Amino acid sequence: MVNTLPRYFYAQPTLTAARELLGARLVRMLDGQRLAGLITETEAYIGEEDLGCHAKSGKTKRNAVMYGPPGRAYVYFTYGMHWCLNAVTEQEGFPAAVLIRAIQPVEGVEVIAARRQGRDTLGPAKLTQALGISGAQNGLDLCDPASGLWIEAGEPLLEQNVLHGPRVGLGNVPEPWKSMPWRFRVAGLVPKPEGNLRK
DNA sequence: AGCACGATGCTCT
DNA sequence: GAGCATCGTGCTT
Repeated sequence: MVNTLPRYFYAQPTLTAARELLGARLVRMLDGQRLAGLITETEAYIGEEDLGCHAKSGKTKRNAVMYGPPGRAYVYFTYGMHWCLNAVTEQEGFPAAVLIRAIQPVEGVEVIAARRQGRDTLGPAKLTQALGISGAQNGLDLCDPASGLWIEAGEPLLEQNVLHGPRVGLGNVPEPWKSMPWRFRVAGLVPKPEGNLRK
């Protein structure tokens, strides 16, 4: 029995979904085995107005999934070699998503370690590599376990254990979008520098 | 511990 | 043709 987060979870405002996804369990069925990690870092990308969002120039072939119904996986290719996983949010027709930036492995830990050659899973392209997620998963329904990729609710996090700060990697994005505090991270769960994140 | 850099190819202008 | 929601290595401090 699989208990995926329901469609209405993803239909929430993106900032709420990004915050609430911290501590949730990202599950991937790979070669018949269940791999999973607790989500420890997310970022929100919200609409065409957000100049840090892939939808800033309107709907294209690449970002089309962001315009679709909430609860789907938006997986994009970048830097010539990396895949990044997002969960589509808000209402159909409004392009928004939560980027999953880091996980802490909790199931299939040995498989994950092998896939990562012993390296960490703290990074958007690292977790996709760890869980075998690529363009083949773009558009999959995260609310349907048959997709082999879904998210389950986790233990609620105390607000004092949530850090927030500016999004990462938006070097040429103009203000105020570049500095919007739309990055969320779990404090004290994974040892990693906290950068300019704050309470 | 931190910074600089190269890898590598798709997307949109 | 430029830029990219990154990563790993190698060199410096």
